Amino acid sequence: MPRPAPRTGGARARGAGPAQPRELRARGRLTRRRLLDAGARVFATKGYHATRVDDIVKLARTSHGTFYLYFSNKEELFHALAEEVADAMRELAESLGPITPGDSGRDELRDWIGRLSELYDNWGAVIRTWTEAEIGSSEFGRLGTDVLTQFTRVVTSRVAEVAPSDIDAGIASLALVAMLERVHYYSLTQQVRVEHDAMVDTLARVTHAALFGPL
Amino acid sequence: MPRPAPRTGGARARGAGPAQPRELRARGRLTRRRLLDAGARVFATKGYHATRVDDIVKLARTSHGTFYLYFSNKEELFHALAEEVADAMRELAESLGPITPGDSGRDELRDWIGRLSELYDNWGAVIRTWTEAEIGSSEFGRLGTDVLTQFTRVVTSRVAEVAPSDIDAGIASLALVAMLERVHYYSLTQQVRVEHDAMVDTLARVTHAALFGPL
Amino acid sequence: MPRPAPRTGGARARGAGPAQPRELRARGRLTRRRLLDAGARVFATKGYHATRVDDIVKLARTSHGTFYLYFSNKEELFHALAEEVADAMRELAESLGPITPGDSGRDELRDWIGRLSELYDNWGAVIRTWTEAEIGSSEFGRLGTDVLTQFTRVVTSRVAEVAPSDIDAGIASLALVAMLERVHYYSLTQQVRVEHDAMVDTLARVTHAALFGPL
Amino acid sequence: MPRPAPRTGGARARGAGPAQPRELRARGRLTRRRLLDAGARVFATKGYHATRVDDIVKLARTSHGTFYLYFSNKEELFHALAEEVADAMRELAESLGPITPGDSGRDELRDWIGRLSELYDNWGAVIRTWTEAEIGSSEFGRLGTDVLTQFTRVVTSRVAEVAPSDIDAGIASLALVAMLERVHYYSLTQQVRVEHDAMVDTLARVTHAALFGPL
DNA sequence: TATGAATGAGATTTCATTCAT
DNA sequence: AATGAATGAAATCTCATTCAT
Repeated sequence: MPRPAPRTGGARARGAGPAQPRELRARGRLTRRRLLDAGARVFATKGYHATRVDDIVKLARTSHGTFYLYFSNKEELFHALAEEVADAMRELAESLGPITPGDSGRDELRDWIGRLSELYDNWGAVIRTWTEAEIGSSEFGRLGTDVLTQFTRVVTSRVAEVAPSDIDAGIASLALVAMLERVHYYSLTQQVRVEHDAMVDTLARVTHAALFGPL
Repeated sequence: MPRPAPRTGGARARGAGPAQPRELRARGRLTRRRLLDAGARVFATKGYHATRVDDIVKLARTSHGTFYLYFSNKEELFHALAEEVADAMRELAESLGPITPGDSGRDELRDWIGRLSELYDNWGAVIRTWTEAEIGSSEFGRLGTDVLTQFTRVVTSRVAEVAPSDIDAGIASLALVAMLERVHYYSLTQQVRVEHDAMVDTLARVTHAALFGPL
Repeated sequence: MPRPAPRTGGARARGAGPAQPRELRARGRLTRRRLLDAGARVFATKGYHATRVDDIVKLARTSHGTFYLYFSNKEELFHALAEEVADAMRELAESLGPITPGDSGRDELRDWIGRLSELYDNWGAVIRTWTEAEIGSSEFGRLGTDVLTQFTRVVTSRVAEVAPSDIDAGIASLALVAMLERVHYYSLTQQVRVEHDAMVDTLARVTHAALFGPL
Repeated sequence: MPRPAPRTGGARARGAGPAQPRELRARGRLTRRRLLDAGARVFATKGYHATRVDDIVKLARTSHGTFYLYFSNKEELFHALAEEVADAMRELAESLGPITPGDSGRDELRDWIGRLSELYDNWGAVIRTWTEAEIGSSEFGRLGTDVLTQFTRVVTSRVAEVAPSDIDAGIASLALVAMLERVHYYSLTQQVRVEHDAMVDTLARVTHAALFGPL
């Protein structure tokens, strides 16, 4: 049956030959894209660890040899996917405006959370894998932490403007971000079944209430 | 001294043999416990996938053969650990009393969150693995979901008693549980560094505020 | 799945400690017998190679330790069973009287083949295993060959008395013995379904006809 | 040069992967053939159970990995060999013409038995293994029984044309086939030493005599 | 005399990665 | 730019046999 076999810390892949960002012609770019998309789908279905390079190349209708022309290993392909998501997340973070009391403030918050939801809808496969992955190189931890930090930093600055003084804005923001992230994750993995709009709405209400009290 | 041993094809059922909860004598129970503890430690250090049965038996100062006398594979050992945690979590969930407004209500909430924190301190290794694991059999998903559901149900009943009527108590409770879980996870994996008491205090304040508004 | 692992010729079991024909008390004899019977049944069911010592001791309701008190390994237990059968076979061989033409001769032949059939009925399990076994030590081959040789020798002497001179009595006898053995084996393993009495009768007729022509 | 490789749990179906009759290029076909031939030789030398995949790949001068590219396990390789033999046997069976009394009939019978002998000479290794094998999946039993049945059916139809009416042609044919098979097996495994031509001749005489009486 | 527990060699199998074409 | 074939390290798991009680 299974037969794990990591590469624990120590001996890392040789960063061997291929996959240096060569200049790609149109055909090459297409193949690379096919591999990325196939990867995303397989990761989503079977999870990172259970995914075999073979699964990816089969879905992408190409060969092992070709895979290693574009990525030096499975981890690198995943990394490429993760970077795409990280960019989208950073962008979303930046788009959070000031949070204000009252209905309109809550509505703006709901909009933002709605956009966060969309992002999960689009990239859920990768996010899920990322969150679960337990991937060898600690670079992933770093990437994840980076995004989390950046995300929290923006939220903190907004929260600090309005939060009651007895609350630690940094921790509180972290808590709110954690909440948003985790609920979406639960929803994504169908560990709970919640109606989408009600979820977004409730998240906005709870978050808003935590800062200004129930309306 | 022991000695190799012939072997002989024949169709054997998979996973046959070990792991049927045989009756164990004192010595056997001890060995089993040693394996469980060793497993918990290795999982915590290297993560589930990177953990080799070899690592576990070495730490438990026993042999491969012995391992398979007690568990039919790594997954089953992990499952045994997870059940122990699940029990502790269910117990904790049940211990949540009514949530009341005002300082005393918030203090009680803080106590409960404090106990949740302790549970994470004690079982963090397993919880972390559990959350990250991406383990084959879907039983894990189910176990996790069960605990989550039970946890949320208790919280929901408490929240429903006091939450403003415009909030969906079920989703809101899920959100709060998600927040508590994830912040502890971040803290556990050191993706963020927060002072422990401040964390518990802030979580209590945010949660309380979400229900009754800032004091 | 399977995981054969012979002990090809070379490294033979150490003929280790136990199993020297110690003097046995009543209780010991009983245990030994239980193991032999259990062995016969398991061999019959799963075949020699697929049989685990564990299967035998479980059926005999005793323990591994006990097994090795009486037999130094699985092969030795089988050998003990095989000897019992070999004795019965030798005895049967001796009981073959002169073969005569005519109805009465054929009837006597049928009686003898009937006794051979009975022997297969009683010991089929062991015989089957023996025939199939492919067991490590060549002693088995020898035992089998011995019995075969002895069997054929008796038959040859009877055949030589009556066979037409243009036939090699030795080979012809071997052929007849082979026929008797193999048909019973097919019947035992249910590779063919034949009515028992018809089988014995036909075998007698064919054998008799081969010597004297059809009546 | 190749290089180890991570591994990663995940629930994989058993026996998945190889052995689906992929389309093979010339090189692949050659390798597969090399494995089959090596298998036949090792089986013949050590017997099925004592044969290690390692023995086969060494003889075929290839690697474990390659083996599993072509066969999902030892049993499947053997099965492929057995099918080849089964085909040859079926063909031989079909080639049996009517059996006639008199010298010429006996000569034709001898020719046919001679061809059977040749078949044993060429495929003895596999046949021997097959007969002895005691292999897990009952498919082998079935394959063996199929061939036996087909073989016997053809012989039966020939025997029925000429056999005395008091003999059950079906059983008699089975007996004759059993005789032919077993004598060759004894000879093959050198449990008896008989001169080849004398053996074929005697078998033809005995068989012919059983039907028409000694000449 | 009996037994539960322990051992560990060694067999099978997987799959990331490389190579020759 | 693409690919089928090959590699082999490393992991899992089995089970005959021994040991301590």
